[in-house]
Amino acid sequence: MFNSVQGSVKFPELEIEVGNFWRESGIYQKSLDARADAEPFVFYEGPPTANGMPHPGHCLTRAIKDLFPRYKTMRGYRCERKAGWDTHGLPVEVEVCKELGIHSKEEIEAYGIEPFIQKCQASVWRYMKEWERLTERLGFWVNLEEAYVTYHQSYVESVWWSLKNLFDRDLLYQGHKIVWWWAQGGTALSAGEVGQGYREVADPSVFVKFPLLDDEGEVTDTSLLVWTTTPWTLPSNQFVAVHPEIEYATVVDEEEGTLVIATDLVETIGAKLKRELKVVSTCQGSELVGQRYMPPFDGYYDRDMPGAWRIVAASFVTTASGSGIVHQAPAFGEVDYDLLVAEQERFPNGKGPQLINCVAPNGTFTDEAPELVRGRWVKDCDKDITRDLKERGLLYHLEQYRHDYPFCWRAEEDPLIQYPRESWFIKTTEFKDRMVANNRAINWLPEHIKEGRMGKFLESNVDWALSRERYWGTPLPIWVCDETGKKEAIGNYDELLAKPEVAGTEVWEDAKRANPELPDDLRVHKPYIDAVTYASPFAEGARMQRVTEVIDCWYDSGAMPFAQWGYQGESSGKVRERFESQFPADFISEALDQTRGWFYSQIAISTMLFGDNDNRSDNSKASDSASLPRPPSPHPFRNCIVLGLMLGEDGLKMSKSKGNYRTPQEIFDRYGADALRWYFFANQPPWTSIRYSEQAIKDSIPEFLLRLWNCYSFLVIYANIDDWMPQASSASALRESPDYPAVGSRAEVDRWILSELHRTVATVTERMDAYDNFGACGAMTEFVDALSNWYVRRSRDRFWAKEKRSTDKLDAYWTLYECLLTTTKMIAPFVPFLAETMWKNLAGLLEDAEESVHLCDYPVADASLIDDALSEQMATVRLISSLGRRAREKESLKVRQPLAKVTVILADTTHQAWLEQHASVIADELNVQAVEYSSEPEKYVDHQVLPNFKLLGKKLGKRMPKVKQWLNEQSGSELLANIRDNGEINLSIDGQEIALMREEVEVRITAKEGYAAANDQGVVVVLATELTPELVSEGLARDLVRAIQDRRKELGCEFTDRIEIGIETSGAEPAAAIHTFGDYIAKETLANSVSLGLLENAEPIEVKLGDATAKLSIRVAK
RNA sequence: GGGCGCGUAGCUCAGUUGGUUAGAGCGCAGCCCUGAUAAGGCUGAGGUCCCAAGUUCGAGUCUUGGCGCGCCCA
Repeated sequence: MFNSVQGSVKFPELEIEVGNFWRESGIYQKSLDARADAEPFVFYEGPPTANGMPHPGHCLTRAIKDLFPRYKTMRGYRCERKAGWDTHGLPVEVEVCKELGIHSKEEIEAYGIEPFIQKCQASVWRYMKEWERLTERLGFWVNLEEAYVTYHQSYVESVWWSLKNLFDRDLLYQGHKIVWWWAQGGTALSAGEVGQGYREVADPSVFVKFPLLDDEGEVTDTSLLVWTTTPWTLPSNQFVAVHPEIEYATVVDEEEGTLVIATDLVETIGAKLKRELKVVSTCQGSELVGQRYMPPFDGYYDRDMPGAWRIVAASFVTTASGSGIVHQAPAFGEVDYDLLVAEQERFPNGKGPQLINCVAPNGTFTDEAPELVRGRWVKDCDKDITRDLKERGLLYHLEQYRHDYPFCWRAEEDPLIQYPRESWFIKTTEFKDRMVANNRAINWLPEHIKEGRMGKFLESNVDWALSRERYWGTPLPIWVCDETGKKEAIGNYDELLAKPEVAGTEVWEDAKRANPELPDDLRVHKPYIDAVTYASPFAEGARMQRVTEVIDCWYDSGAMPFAQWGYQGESSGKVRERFESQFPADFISEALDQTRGWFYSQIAISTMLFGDNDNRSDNSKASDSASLPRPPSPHPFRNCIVLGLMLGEDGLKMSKSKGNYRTPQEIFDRYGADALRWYFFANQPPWTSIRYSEQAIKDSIPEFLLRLWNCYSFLVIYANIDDWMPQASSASALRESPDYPAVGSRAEVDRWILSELHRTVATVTERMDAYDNFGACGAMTEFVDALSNWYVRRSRDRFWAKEKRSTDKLDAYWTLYECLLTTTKMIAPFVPFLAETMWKNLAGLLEDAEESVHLCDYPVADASLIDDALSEQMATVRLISSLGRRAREKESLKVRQPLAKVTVILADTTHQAWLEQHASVIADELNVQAVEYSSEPEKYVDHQVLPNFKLLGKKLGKRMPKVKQWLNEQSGSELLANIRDNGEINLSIDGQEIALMREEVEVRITAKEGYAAANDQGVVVVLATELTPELVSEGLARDLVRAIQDRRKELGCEFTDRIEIGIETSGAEPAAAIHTFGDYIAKETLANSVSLGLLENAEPIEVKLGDATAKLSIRVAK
């Protein structure tokens, strides 16, 4: 016996049971053990950060990450799934700052770096429990016990090793980076923080005259009209920029002299001054490039600075505002700075212009600035600077300009400024071509990521700004000689300890002694690591001291392919084996925002460390590079599903404060994890941005889960009634069992559903191998619909047959059982909980059944059971049935009323002979006594012959419309007759003979007026609508059966209870019906007797029979 | 301002290499069936396929230019 299935199923409850079973029986581990020697399928977990609460968007990521590994495991691969956690970075520091109620770096340092990072370390796990619970409840199988953690010493050291490798290859260098700088707080802000602080302000917009110089360096009487919105940067002027392809005009202003401005702006600027500017001559911007001018302040003018104070070309210059000539102060603008770098590159060995910067990091002018502003906060000096320019006759025009400008989000009154900071960079640009090539080899889903977002991003690659002036992160492992400034990289902690005259390790040891609870991993973090110094190899008596920076935490995550194993370049050994056997990944998946995040950091690091470096001018210090793995492209991952972002119920970004989504836990409790998973997998391709919809999650239950459950429950109910069980030893050996009926000898509907089953298995496998879960789910939905709404419905009588061991009944059981068992395996990766519940019951009574469905092999399609013709034929039967119902609907003839016949007309008669043999199915579905295929279709339908555009397009070209028109004008029936007789249609267009073959035309049919008919897809169904007394009588009998069945249910009869029926009716017709169809009624309702008159001890109810009423009394037979 | 993506029914979304009648689910309205039953089926209403121009015998699909939204970067 199967375990009986509860009436109203509660999926969340079943899922909890299944989860317990998995945990207690170690099923995940067993699924790995079973594949111990199998080919690996490598999955990388992109580490989430556990210091925020998980939301439904995380469920999507984790569901997709679970689906493919489960699938591949069942397909025979060994798929280890090592969890990981991203633990470093600014977000963690911000959380801790909030907790402490502090903001600035000064405050952090005043609080103490040591207690601060200890708090950071603890804070990382704030929501760990929620993440773990979510992971398990969602059914995401991943090894949480052996998760990699980015702050662990082995991880940090692995990162250090990779950085040392880069350093030794001269790929790590120091340079300037223009950052958004909070001068008062002395810190740079991340893009996200800057974005939070924008607000609209009015700033001065000034037009200043820069006199041009002649070849001798003498001032001429022509000036460039230069525009800027930041007057305080003028003392640091270094260039002016023009667009090389814009036209510039030399104009005469009667009051101000001769000026150069963009031609397009002559009128605009004239209008501002309310006077006309006379154009003297014009030239291209490119002709101006290289000319020298006199800067507005002379603080640096006496210095030897080749290349400075010249006109340079820049494509970012526009004529949308200003003058078309833009002031450039490279210290205070990123594009300005790039321009300086480009200028410097024109000079050999650093002989080019040095960066001009007369502003100190605290935002005040230095002594290099003009005297009137020295020592003052720059933003306060705009007025004094413009006044000074005015006094010197250089200010041409001043106006106010409203625009968005960023302020510090922690100190609202402090405007940010762009400011150059020393920073460490990785020379990723040197690997651009190899990264691009590597990227091209990756299978991106959706495909447009490859050449689109990721491709474009790589094309515009700039060197990776690696360092961060922060506290909680992987320390940059570079030590500097305090005398010579020479540097070296350290690969791990032991290497550091082995240095000569190491000092400072006691700082950590003391801390540990004071608090033995401290995790040992902290010793490789600030401030402990900063304290460790050693004797410099570069100068006698000098010490080596670590640089102060930590690194960008994206580098941490991008290093996970090797750092998760703590790999440090070993050429052999266990760690190397672990790493190499799990490199590169076959599959990863994250959301779109990771393009510039984890996807990039992985590609960049992997390309630099493990790419083919033959062509690069490598220096031989790269001692261990030679033995590193050199995997073929792509690496470190081959297939990547880029998920869309999930929006809240209102189409906006999900946010806790808006409350536009439900927490995952609530979703699990209400609908269950499978409902959520199925919603993710089946509702849309994973890369579309999806809008969270509680209703859609809810809907996935009846649409798929419950429909399948009903089929399953049906089997269990009747198999138990009939004591049916498969006599099989195991699920994979059904066909070897002694009572397994040969498929060829089973009913057609059995062969059909098995054919559909195997077709579905084939499609699902093919789709899933292409990482298309959406397509796979579509096929499964269709199959479950076919099983439920055709197979089970059509076969119910067979399961209810009296004879318990009739061949037909056994065939039906076997067929349904096999379909359900295979489906259970097929859906297992998608809805693992439901699959497990079904498996336990369906396979549980087989001797050697796998303990869990997740230990099974994925079903393999048996091509020999796929019968495409049968599929088509059955589809036609279903179409005819549905058309018949449509026709009944139109005529208000309910299905319970039998009709004499239907007539079917097919445009394509390929399957007609087969259909004629299966008339009984249609007769039964439509409740008609006969099904006829008309030999004179003209009587019922009009034929229309259309060109088959797809086939004829090439052949006819421009003649198509005329052929279409010609066909339209002919009689469809005659054209058809032509085809029948000659095999083709002949016509003449513009004097050219054209012959149309049968397949080159499409025949459509429509029912003629005056018939109870419906048509679609080349099929017309015509109803015979006359009702004879016999038909009416039979209809009444059916009504009666229906009423009795209802009553049975009301009375709570068991399925198998026998009853007695008594009916009292005044109508002659109902009485006649009872008389004629008494046996039929008794059989359908399991009645021992059907008599006229009411029964004793049975409460009568009134029922409607046609136009008459009757009283019905029923009691269970003793 | 630049890059990428999206725009199809009231809602959520499909729509294969261009093929002439653009689909599904939900919702709404009406009906049917029903011992799988707190399911199931059928029908109907509902569409300027964002707009415009172009290529083509033929455009939801290709091209160009707009408009709107989102993400990333300035």
